[in-house]
Amino acid sequence: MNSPLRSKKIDQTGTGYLPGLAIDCVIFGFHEQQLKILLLEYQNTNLLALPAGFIQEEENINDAARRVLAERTGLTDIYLDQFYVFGDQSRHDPAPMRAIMEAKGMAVDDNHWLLRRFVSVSYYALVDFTRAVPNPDVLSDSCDWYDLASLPTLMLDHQHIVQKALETLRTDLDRKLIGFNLLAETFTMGELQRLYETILGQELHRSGFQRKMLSLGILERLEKQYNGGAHKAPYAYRFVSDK
Amino acid sequence: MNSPLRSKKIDQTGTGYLPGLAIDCVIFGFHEQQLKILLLEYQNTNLLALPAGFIQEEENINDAARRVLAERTGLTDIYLDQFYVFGDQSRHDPAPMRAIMEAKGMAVDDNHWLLRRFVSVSYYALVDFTRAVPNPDVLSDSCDWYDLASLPTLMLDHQHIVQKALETLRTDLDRKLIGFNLLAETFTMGELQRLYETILGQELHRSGFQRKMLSLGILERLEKQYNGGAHKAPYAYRFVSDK
DNA sequence: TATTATTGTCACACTTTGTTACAATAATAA
DNA sequence: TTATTATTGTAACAAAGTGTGACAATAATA
Repeated sequence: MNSPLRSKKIDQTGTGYLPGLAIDCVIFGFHEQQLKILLLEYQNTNLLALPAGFIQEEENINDAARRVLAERTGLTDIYLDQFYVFGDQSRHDPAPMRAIMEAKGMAVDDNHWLLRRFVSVSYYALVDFTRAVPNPDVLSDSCDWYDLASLPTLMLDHQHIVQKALETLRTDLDRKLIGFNLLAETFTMGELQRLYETILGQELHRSGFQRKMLSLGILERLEKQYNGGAHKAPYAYRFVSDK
Repeated sequence: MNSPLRSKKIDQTGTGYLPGLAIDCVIFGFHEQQLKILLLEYQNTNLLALPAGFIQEEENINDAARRVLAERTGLTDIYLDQFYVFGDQSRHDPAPMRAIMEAKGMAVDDNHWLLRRFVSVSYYALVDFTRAVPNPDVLSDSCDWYDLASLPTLMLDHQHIVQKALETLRTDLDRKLIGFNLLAETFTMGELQRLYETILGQELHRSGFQRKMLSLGILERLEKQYNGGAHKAPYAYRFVSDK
């Protein structure tokens, strides 16, 4: 693990990382009809934040984002979308990070690199909730899923970042569905519809939804799947692999 | 003018700017049925590049983008869209910038900040060709419009940046048309259609186009406009101001 | 005065979408 | 065993949206 928030020592200079640039990740999961996102909680501070990381001097920024995702969830080969750069100077507030470091027992210099202004390149990912293993970083004592519908207060402008990620997700849903990873390998049309309804926040007509999904040409129908429900067994589907 | 490429002295440290971060602008203009973009040409180097700039320590990055646009075109209040961050480490190649600086007669230190790796936050804008006044920066001796259809070779990965900007423009055209600034204050339906056809690179049916545009509810019909053509005078339109 | 180019609008077919309906079937209840 | 219930696959129809061509109107030019 090479993230500065994961390595044993957090140095005073940020050596080895691009200065002033951070990556924030909005990691969506889907479970029991609810959208979840992954948040870190910092010890003794009541502060919740998005998983974040920095970019190594010889690292591509998209690779850095994948590394952060892998470190927090153990997941690789996940669709990740760079959706916005948050670069207002008003984002800069050293107080929360100072509180986190002090709660961790670190001696904090006013000039510590973690207290300076950062521009955040933000990404969102949609992961299979059942396969992700939340994994806190070295500054936080928990990493867990939170319901998007009842989101607690977040650090800095992270609420705003989540909001923008959700808007992007809704807009891009059709176009990017095939790359997403919110469902298991195979799924039923009903499961797909409930995913859509949850993400879009509205109910959809069953008949029209099925027709639309099939017309996208990205679904492959498999044999029927007996799922123990008191009804006709639905077909199973998976996304077609050949682009 | 506060851009480092505009100020008289270009110091050795980049003091006052966020390190390692640059802004590249793809500025589209529309003229005589062709999409144009604004490029800088550097003295004695044959190098063409997108207008670029850096971010002041106390400046919002979106403001920095607007500043770069204003410095190169004189235009303010223009729609500007942040469309991607180019952050691959492979972008880094100090050779062209070194050639530019040497051609300008500058003594170039291997460690000069302009030769280091930059992450580029890229924006695109669509401006009224007739109102923009191209204005070269201090390192280049010309700033002019080039046909997008026959684009010359550009510096570094700027070709790639232009390509991505164009894709974003085509995808977002309907949703962002009202904010764009490619046409004069008032225009005819035919002018709007030719703009669409040029951007999308395909012909559209006149009747359907008019119906679709009117159904968007963003056009306000004004009195007929005698334009000297050998035909019926078309209505003039403008975009409705009240959102 | 006729011709030409473009415009505004309508008409019609065709496609897509919204909605309802109905038969099929797997578990459960009676 | 049989009825009931929940959900599924699909068909049917209406409503809305699109693609395409036709036609009259009109401003400049021949």
